[in-house]
Amino acid sequence: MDVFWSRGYHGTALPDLLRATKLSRGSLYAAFGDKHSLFLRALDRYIADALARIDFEFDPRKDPVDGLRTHLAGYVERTSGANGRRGCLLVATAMELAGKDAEVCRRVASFFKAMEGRVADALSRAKAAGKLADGVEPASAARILVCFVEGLRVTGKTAPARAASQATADALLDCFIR
Amino acid sequence: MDVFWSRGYHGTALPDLLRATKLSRGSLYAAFGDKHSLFLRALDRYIADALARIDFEFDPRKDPVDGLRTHLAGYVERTSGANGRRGCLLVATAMELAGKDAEVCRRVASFFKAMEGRVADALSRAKAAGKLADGVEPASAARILVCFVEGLRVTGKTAPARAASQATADALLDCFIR
DNA sequence: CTATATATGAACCGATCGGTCTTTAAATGG
DNA sequence: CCATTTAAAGACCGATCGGTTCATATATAG
Repeated sequence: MDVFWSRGYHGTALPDLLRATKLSRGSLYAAFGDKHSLFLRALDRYIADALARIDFEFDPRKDPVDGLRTHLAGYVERTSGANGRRGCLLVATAMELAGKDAEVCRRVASFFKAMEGRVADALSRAKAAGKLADGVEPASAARILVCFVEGLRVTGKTAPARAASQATADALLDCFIR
Repeated sequence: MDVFWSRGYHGTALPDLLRATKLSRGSLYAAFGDKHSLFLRALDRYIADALARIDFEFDPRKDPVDGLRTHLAGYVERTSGANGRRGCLLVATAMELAGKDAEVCRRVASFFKAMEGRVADALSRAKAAGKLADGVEPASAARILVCFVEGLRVTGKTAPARAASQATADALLDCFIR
């Protein structure tokens, strides 16, 4: 997964994968089939990890507003400095392959939908607790937040300062939180 | 430019470029040097086009709020349906190369900076005209808007419906406009 | 200890990569 | 009309691509 993460699909050559998996060429093909299948596996794992993290952040037993703050702080951390430069396998894959590869597109779309749903849930709970500003629609705000954090991943490739990104994220959340 | 746009840097092979430029192999190398140089040229043109469009949208003689609406509507148009699936050369390049290629990173970073500056200017003018909601900082809101539209380019790769993206953009702008 | 199944590394495959170079055709100047 | 320059076409280069095959070790079962 790491090697696709840092080099992209086309940018990753078989030798890179052999080095990363410590497998021989034959064994790798026996275990995973071709490069594309292995890539889909890596992408699936990346998505599962991301959703698990989100589920943890938005655990219904915790304060949804705290969850949103943690969620955004995590993205800020991952999109600033050296972490930002490393980028995001999902966003890179979306840009590189989603337009041409149906299998990839399905996964990317379902991830964004799942993520948006979880953020909307958290916002709904915040709204029920009276913590949202007037007139804020959870579904709409969730779409905004998802676009925003994915945009962070893009601008993060230029390794911006953590503090600036954090302030920006705070300012956006302040639009929604009472 | 178009061929890099739709296939990415690694995904574009010399024959693709020859077909697109209607040049022979020799002539292409005589004219542009190597593939990387040609790519930088294409990226520069893409950036120049984007900045020219932004300058037009945010023309100081026009209403800055109208400019912001037009700006966002343009991004909505370019990130929904088939247009969205096509993607954005700049964002794709940022994800594919900005982390490893200093020349590319410079260009990407300076584009984001320039774009953010122009959006901030428009917001400042809107603020001076009393059209911004209370407490909205132009610089901060500009960063939010840039991240948001770049995030639209990412989610746009799954070809979402125009109406949904437009509603989301409207909702975000409503956070800032009085 | 021997026979068999398993897994490994490396040779090998045709195709294609980015890049060069030579040959041929076209255009230009006298 | 010929000579010279310019540019186009494509053969060609070594390297590397993703993928397969095979010969050889290693381990396991009897």
